[in-house]
Amino acid sequence: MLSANIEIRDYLANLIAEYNAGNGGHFTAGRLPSERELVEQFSSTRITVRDALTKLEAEGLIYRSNRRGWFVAPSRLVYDPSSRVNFYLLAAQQNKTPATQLISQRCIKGPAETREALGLVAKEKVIELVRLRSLNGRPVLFETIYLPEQRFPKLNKARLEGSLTVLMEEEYAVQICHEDNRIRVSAVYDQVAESLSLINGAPCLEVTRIRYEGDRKAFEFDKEYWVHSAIELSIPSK
Amino acid sequence: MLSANIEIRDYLANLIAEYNAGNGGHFTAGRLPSERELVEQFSSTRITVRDALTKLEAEGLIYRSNRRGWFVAPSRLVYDPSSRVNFYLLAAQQNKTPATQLISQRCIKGPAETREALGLVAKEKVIELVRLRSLNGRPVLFETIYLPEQRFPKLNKARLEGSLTVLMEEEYAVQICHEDNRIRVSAVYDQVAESLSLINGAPCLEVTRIRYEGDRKAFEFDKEYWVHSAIELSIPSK
DNA sequence: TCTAGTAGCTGGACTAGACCAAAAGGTAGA
DNA sequence: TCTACCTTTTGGTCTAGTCCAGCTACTAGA
Repeated sequence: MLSANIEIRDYLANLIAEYNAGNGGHFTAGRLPSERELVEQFSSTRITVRDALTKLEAEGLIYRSNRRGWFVAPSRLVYDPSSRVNFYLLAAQQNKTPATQLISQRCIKGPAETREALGLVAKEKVIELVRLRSLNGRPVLFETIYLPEQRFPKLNKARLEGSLTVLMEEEYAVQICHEDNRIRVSAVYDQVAESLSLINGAPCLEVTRIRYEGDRKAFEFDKEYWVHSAIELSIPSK
Repeated sequence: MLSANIEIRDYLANLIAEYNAGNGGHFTAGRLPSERELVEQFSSTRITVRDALTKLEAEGLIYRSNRRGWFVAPSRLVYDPSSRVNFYLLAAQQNKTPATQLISQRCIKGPAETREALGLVAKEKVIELVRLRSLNGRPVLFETIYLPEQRFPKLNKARLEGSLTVLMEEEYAVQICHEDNRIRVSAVYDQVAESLSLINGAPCLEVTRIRYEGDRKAFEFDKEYWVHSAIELSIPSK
């Protein structure tokens, strides 16, 4: 005996599989029926329908766009954190159209975790860049980048929506010697959730990165929050 | 104006932070108050209380044990997939007590994805091993391992609950030459969910691995489902 | 033709309950 | 002391609604 929410999930999962395989245009522009339509169709309640949708979201089969509806998730971006390919190139290689929006830029003291990672002392400040990155118009990554102000004076504002790696190489002669990535499942809230069109407390993939140059001097600290259905990590050995 | 579920989340998150810091024994044996107690305390409803708990679960601050209650999550196991440290050694290094339980063992044709990854043809079969791994008595990993039968005849049943890497080295002279890991957020269902004491559709970290030996011959295909709050991946560059 | 205002639709959050199955704990009998 | 049974508690699932805020599409006026 299947529970009602699983029955609805299975029904939708089937439609989605057919839709993705090109068999059957069950959805217009990838949009699922509204929650209330599904309630009617299955003689159920919104709680149960939303249970089913939340499960499909957790699986990465669908995603939500705030108060606009639920949509079939496109194929994932495959990303190897240990490679140094930048976002634009990566997206282009996988036939996706990338975009970056600079949300804010400040020069602050910065949180303790950041200061420690960057080895800052006394009154040294950090530049905080907050950016939102999209694939085919869908926001998928909310990132906060911290850079020691001393190492990157007079940052070129015109280039903050492009590849920072390239900027740092060209204008500051940065040579990465090492990089440490930490990856965990976490949840998004407030500005992050809103920017990614997710609800408060929705699961996400959180990447924390520290980059080192020269003789192991940290020059960059990043926090990335990925819409989990948008990404798959590829990690080869060695 | 905070919504009710966020208020409850914040309250519990504070208690958990203090508990983890050793300040205040708010919980006995790490167990949170029951949902109905929280309903009473906040003059709310179970739906709202469960919203708050589900958010904390998504963040990895708490975990559930089927119909027994909600518990404060212990520190995560830090795991580098590109290193070849086995589960027992890894756990021991981080002061955790590992355990492995063999759930089932079969010789089957195997699913298409598996056969393709292992490059099987015609009637070649695979050995399927299903195991549940725990840390300090808490199940954290459900794994299914597929091995080509031809490459591993007469598997030593006595050793299937230990490190397979070691077994394969010692008894079959396996020399890993390459390994490919794919990591995504996904959801667990049925046997996987039950074994990990999660509910159907709960988010998890899914790792798909292919191991190669000699001249790029695949000899192992794994599917791992991790309780997400139990793990953090560490991925160094190069 | 363009634009500003609006009505309707969508998902987000919540109330106030109900019933069930599994787990835990207590109790009586062997 | 041990075991089998039973009661209580727990989370899991669901009903049948309500109210709200943001988005969309339509419409009336400039």
